Amino acid sequence: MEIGKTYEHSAVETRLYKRWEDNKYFHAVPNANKQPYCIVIPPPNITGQLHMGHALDNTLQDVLIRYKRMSGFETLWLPGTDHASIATEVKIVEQMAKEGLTKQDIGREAFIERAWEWRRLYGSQIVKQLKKLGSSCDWERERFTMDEGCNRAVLKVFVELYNKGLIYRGDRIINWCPDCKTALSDAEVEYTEQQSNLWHVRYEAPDNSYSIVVATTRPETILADTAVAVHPLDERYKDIIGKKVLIPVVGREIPIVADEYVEMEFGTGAVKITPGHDPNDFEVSQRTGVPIMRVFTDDGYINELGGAYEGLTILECREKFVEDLKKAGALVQIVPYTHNVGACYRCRTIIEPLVSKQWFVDMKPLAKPALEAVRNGSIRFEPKRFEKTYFNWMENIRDWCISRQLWWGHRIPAYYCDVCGETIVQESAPWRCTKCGSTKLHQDEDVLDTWFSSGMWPFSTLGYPDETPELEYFYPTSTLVTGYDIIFFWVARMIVFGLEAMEQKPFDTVFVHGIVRDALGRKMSKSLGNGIDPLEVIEKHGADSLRFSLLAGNSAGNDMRFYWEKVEAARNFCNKIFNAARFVLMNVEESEITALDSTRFDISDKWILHRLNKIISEVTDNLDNFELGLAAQKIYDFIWSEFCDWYIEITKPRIYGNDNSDSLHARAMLVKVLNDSMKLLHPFMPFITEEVFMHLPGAPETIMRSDWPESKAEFDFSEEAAYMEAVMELTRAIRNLRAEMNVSPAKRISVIIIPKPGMEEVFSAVSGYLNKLAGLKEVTIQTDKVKAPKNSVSAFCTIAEAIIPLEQLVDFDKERERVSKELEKVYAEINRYETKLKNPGFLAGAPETIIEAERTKLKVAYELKNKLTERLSAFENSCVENKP
RNA sequence: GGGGUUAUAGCUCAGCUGGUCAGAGCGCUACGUUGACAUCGUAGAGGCCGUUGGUUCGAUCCCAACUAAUCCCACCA
Repeated sequence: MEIGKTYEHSAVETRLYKRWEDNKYFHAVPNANKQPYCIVIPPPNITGQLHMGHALDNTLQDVLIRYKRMSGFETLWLPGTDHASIATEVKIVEQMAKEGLTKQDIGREAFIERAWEWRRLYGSQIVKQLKKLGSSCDWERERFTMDEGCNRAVLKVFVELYNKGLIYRGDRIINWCPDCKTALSDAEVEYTEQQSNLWHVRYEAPDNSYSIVVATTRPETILADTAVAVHPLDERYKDIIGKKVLIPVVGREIPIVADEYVEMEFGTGAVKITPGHDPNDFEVSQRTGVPIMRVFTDDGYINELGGAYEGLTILECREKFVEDLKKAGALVQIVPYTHNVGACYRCRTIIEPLVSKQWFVDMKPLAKPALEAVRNGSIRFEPKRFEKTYFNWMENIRDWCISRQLWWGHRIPAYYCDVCGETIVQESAPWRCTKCGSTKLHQDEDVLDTWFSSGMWPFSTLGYPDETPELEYFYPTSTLVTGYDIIFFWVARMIVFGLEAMEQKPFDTVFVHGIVRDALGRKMSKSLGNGIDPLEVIEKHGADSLRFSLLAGNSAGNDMRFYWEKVEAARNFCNKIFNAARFVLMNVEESEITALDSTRFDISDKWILHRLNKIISEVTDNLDNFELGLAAQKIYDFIWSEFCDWYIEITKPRIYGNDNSDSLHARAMLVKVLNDSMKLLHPFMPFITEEVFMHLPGAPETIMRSDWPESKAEFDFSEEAAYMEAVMELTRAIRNLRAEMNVSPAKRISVIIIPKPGMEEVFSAVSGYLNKLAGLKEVTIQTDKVKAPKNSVSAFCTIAEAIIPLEQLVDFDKERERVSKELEKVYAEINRYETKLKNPGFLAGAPETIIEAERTKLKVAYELKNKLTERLSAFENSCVENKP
């Protein structure tokens, strides 16, 4: 790793990942001596290419996994992929279309064979890409939602729910995608606003004695009207409830019914009822018993019940029918109107609400325990606010349509007798009809919603329905990491199924993250072409950099923007680490390094150990609280600012100095701090930390199975650390002075330091490296109370004053200005502290520690004020003296 | 209609349980090849922490209202 001045990520990442895999470091087995920690991956679709969403999601998981693994848990990250029924089928159909083929051309069996072939070809692609990211999944346990085990789980749960009466088949209104030609669940419909019209249409009484005007956004559905509804309390229509009207143009007679669903204030207060093509109207029909009529075919045409309009598309029908309404004089007015239109979440085709025979899950009884589990804290969401989203959805849940008119998926285990029509639901195909004994049976053609199987992922992957040791040990899993956009699709269903099938929650915590947007804040999408390929980022700057850029400076649950600059900053950090490591390693011989000798700790050692201690405990806390962004930021700051900018610089004179044993000690210190830093950073940047770690003396074979650092009481040096901070403050003040006075950085200057009583030792200990840090030629420590020479300037910190003889400097006026400015600031501070301390409320209400802290601050400020005043007056005098 | 989120330096964003929290990165200014690093170093400029009230001895951080962005759910035909 000593080659070159910059870190070369690609070779390192490839080499290390292979080594990790070869050594099975990611593999987990039930271990009674350890506590389990388990995450099941949100299985990416086999159609998928790794995108930024995956990169974020999996980075978060890997951070948690690596942290827990180092913290002594038996840690399993269980990977796998999703068959993605509809998404995959759409892709394959597209692919076939290019060859001029349709599903029907090749038939069900060949199609499914083709889908498996697709899975063989592309399913592994996403896995390879996850590896590039550094994901430490247990690849030996990789699963697929349609593998044999998952299929058994699906069948078992389906049959159980059916037997409990929680799954049923029936004619209900569902969302129909005319393009995919399948039913969809409510969650799979996305609504967008659309400009349209509200057509007001008059329905006449058979004898023309009365009429009623209704408004509709879908005049073509008038063909399927089976009633007109008004509010039962509506005075305007009271007398005609129960009477008939004629559908204009069509001439069919329909009743006027009363239902509270109708809003009296909206439109004319009368609604046409089309139960076959509108969810609300369907419900009205359930309550009032008006018949259901359907005039659209599955692929979006008007069917034989549409009379003259049969064969037209829905849109054509609308145009023609509106024309005909006009001609018939039934069209009262057309009002422009915007409303929401639902579209298929896969193909964007406008969905049609249709009445159709489908399979449903009765969700209400299942939602109850699922709600309770979150309410009583058994499962918690992080951040907590997403619990509201979950409650809101679960509380208003409707039955879940789970059958899909597709071929790729888990086929519904329902068999129908061709002779007596009996329905048999069981896991394996029956030999004969349980009712009439006939052997003429056929299986339901439909497959299940893809989310039905992914809902079982936390236990189907661990062995369910078998009682495996893995299931016993790792279930319930620990954390579930996912984007807020699939809480409904996936998280809610997993909770439901887990509680139902396992009688135990599927996980403790749902860790929710936002989505990665482009630099302008837009969603990354194919159609916009604004997507950034994570693999390209990895190629350019390395997986560590990508990961870090996705973590640092972000808070849980919030969206984030992708910036190349952020990745570059992370890459620079890698380079910084690489170079710091290079420095340490070029000064360290394996044989020389011994255990740390605490009797040799000097003030800087104590400071860095104290800081390291603090960072360890803070980062550990942050990780336990899912504050990954904060944790990353803290390690970054520690390594870059405290370790590199200060501590390494401080050790240089010691390493190259004459005191051999101190030199050795300093080197051991560098190794210690670097070692712990790498461990802390490892979950975030697995590759570079491993690379550095492996080269450090005495390192075990891999960082990922080493122990997570612990903060130790013996390294708690708060007093010394504070002194060191003061020394650093003084250093900065001197540097500042030099810059303000335009002293060339090359010019070394002499300084007299006057420590406060009792602080002498601190400075004698520190003088060895103060020279280097502040660019000094000579440091004289004056223990006596001396008066500063007239021709000099001063820098201050809380425990000392540094005097720089003025001859060495150039600008007199500048210094006077500087000191006055400083003085002003101090006066302002004093003022603030005093008013606070004079406030009786503050003295009475604030805790003693806070008050004491304020008093100290006031005292320090006063001291500084005195010194500054003194300097200023001395300076004024000298200026007077210098004047001709 | 219901609910959520966001509003902090020029830009993008951190800021955990109210009392140095006013921060980071990038950008900007000045200087710099000091025996790891110019993918760098040193120093610096930049913010009534959206508005208005309230709670408190004290609020960027809690509460309310408002304004502006944005998202989710519902779907009055």
